[in-house]
Amino acid sequence: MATERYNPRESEPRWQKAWEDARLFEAKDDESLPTYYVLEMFPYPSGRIHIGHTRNYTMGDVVARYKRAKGFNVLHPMGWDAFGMPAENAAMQNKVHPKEWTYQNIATMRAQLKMMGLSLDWSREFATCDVDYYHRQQMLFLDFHAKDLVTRKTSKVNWDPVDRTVLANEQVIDGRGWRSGAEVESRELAQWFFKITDYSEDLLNAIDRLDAWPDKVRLMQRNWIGRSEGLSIRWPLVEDTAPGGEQELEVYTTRPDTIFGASFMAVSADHPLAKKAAEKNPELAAFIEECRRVGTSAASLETVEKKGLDTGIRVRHPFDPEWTLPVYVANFVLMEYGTGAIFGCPSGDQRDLDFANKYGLPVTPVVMPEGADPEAFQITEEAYTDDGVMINSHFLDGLSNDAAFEEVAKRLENETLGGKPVAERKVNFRLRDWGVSRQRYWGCPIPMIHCETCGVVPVPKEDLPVKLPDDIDFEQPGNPLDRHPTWRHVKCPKCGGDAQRETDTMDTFVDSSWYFARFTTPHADTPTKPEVTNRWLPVDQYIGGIEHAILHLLYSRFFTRGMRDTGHLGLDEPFRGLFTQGMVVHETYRAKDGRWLAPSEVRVEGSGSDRKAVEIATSEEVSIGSLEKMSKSKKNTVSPEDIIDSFGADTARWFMLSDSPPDRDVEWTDEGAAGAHRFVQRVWRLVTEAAPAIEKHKARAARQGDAASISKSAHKALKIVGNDIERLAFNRAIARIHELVRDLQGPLSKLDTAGDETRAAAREAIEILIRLIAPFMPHLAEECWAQIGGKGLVAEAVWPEYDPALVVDEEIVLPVQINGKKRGDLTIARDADQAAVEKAVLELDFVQKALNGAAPRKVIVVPQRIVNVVA
RNA sequence: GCGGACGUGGCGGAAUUGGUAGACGCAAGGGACUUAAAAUCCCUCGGGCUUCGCCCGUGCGGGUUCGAUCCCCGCCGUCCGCACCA
Repeated sequence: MATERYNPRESEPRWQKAWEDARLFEAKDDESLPTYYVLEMFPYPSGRIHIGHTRNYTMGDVVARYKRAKGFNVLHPMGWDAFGMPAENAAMQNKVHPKEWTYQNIATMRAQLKMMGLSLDWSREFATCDVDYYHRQQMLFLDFHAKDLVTRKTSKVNWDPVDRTVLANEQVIDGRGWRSGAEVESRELAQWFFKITDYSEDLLNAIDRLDAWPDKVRLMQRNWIGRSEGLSIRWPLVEDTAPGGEQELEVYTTRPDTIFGASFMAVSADHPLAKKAAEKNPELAAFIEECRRVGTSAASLETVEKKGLDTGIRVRHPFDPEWTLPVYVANFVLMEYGTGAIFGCPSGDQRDLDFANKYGLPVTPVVMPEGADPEAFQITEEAYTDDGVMINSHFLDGLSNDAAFEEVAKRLENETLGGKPVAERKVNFRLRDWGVSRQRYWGCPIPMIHCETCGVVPVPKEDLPVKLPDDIDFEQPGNPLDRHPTWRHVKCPKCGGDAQRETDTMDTFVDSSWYFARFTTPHADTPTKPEVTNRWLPVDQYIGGIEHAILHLLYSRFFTRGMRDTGHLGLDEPFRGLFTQGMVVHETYRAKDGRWLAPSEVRVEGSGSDRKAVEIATSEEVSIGSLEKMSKSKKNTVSPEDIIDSFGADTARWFMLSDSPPDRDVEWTDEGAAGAHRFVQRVWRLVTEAAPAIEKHKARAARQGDAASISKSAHKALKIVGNDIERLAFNRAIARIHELVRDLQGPLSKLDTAGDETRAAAREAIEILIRLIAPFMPHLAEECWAQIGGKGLVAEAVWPEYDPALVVDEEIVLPVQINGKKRGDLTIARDADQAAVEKAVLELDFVQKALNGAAPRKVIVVPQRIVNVVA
């Protein structure tokens, strides 16, 4: 019988419409069902859906469809991270309004996503640039402000001279703006900050409880927060060397144990003491100026020479007033960390040692490895930074460095200088407050007003939203809101006098820091409704790229705490499970003249070492380059539409999840896609050819005879595939489905002559197979389901339960080893006890031959696993 | 520099965290069907040898163990994160 090939182009839109008409994927209000919230990081509407997006969303969709089948009330929403620079760049380049550009892109991309057959709840869709959304974000901002989680401070900021905006530290990569790639300058500006550092300790400690997050991400967050325990020590200045009014220098150290190894002090060029000393010292002033320039414009700091200049100021050692040390200004000391000043212990820190050697400062070893000879132990070129025993340190000698830390802390805490303790234990964090001010148009306006008499006044909530004006011009660089003729001029809400709006807008990371909460109540007048929001949150499974391991996730964790403390929701952590998926990569092709070529422009011939690529247009050979993330610049892209056009969405979904583990990159190859399509057709053929023989039969598992092997294959696959999906091991699930299809192929081809029992078992097996492929290839599953006369839609069918009796065999095959090497098998009843197994093994021919009449030294039986005979 | 991950056939990768190494897929080779092609189906596919069997083999060198891809020690290599953090 000739079967028609499965035609995805005809089939897929039909099923998409059927699902939509039945509104199957809208999360239900039903409170009796257990909830499951699966979310993929929402896309920026750049113009087109990228193949990488589709892999990400397919993973989420497999989980969503599986969980729905398992009886959960699933929330699987989609939206748009729609504010940001590209819209403004497009406005400047193409004279199109950012709003228009953005919403057009959204329309295009929504249509592309719908072709993928994703089970999304589109009724909850929003874009962060919707007034409706940023209105609520402004409410949150005001609440955070009232709760003292927002502050305005003047600070040194990273200024991107090309984009003309301020960047967060996290947005500066190797000294360059993350978007523009321009070298970042340093400027002093008044900025709005979220006080994320209020939660430093909690954000750090809670990482321990995020056990469904990848270890890698947890570690990255820990390092980013960067907690260190140390001592803040105040060193008195030698009176006649100190600039007017200055009396002490406070330094932070994590190594107070090395205090007797101190040989100099170093302060940042921005340190007040340095500034003061420079007033009467032109050489120092020049040096400080030089440090600033280097500190802000150097692309790679590692190439910068460590430099310092003696200020002439001297400090007294806390344990010996007669001992004075010089104070340097050094270009490697950061004002932003600790107190902006350090004491240098050359023997215990490589950088300090280099500095001491350069400026001829003393080097006294104070920690040596245990067992070394204190008389002979010397430090010349290499510092000793490990743990060890104290030497040359007076009362600390002989102690471990940990004990010495404690001893120094204890003594200095109890001594006073100017009525205050000399030292204080202090925990320091690397984490900085989150500067959110951006001098851009296309972002959420910060709802604040500057009044000359009242200062900074929040916009009253009833006056929200502060809407972006539509009539703007992009003729000049900088912030169009600043130049708008009327928008910024308002009356002060407090005194009624003339006042000015804040023209900064918020960092777009703010938008994405709470969207997952908004999806729970997308149409509410308030940002959330705690009674609803708390039912859905935390997100059970969040899926996205590793590039967001720090920023987005940390900000979202902060926002969740902020929203908790302002009464918008009742939990600490937004994402219970996190999964970071790999990218879709493709070979790159480059012509001799350096042009990148798209895969569609080349023809690849041969295989192995003979493999070569030829440019179709010119017939010239081109070089085949490394696998790279698909990008416009290297032209190694494959468009989702082209794939859907030639193979259908199911094939694309199936291929992207097979082979490579989901957290690793997958290489897109035409052969691989064709292979996936072959499998689609194979399933279709298997089902349609068996359909007539099983049409009139009711599904029923068989336990005896040949038919039982069909049922066993199906139930074993059912069990394993379910487990694999739970663990997001999609590649393994797919391998198991391949095996099931292979196992069913033989028996199902002989159904014409089979009895009722076999046909019933075959029907059950096919129903199971269709259910197993449904999360991955939902359209094909529906088409197959219809083919065997299934009721309703697979998308609303319940995931079947496997029968435990069918997934175990009565007889098992145990590998038998002799001295650890496999020499054969033993087939024995599953419930045979250890003694029976041992007896049977010793009777095996090859075992007797190996033993040669002697008794074995030992027989190790690992139940259900293996037997090892030690001869 | 600091921190982390990884290293398995021609390729992507399996191996229930100490129990048959190479599942499944891709590529390749051979065969069947066909006038032919496509499609489909079957077989082979880590290396070596004296090939019904044996030896070697999970980056390299050691170790622990009845047994090691998995644990320990020491190297080599690749990738990622942070990076003047006191």
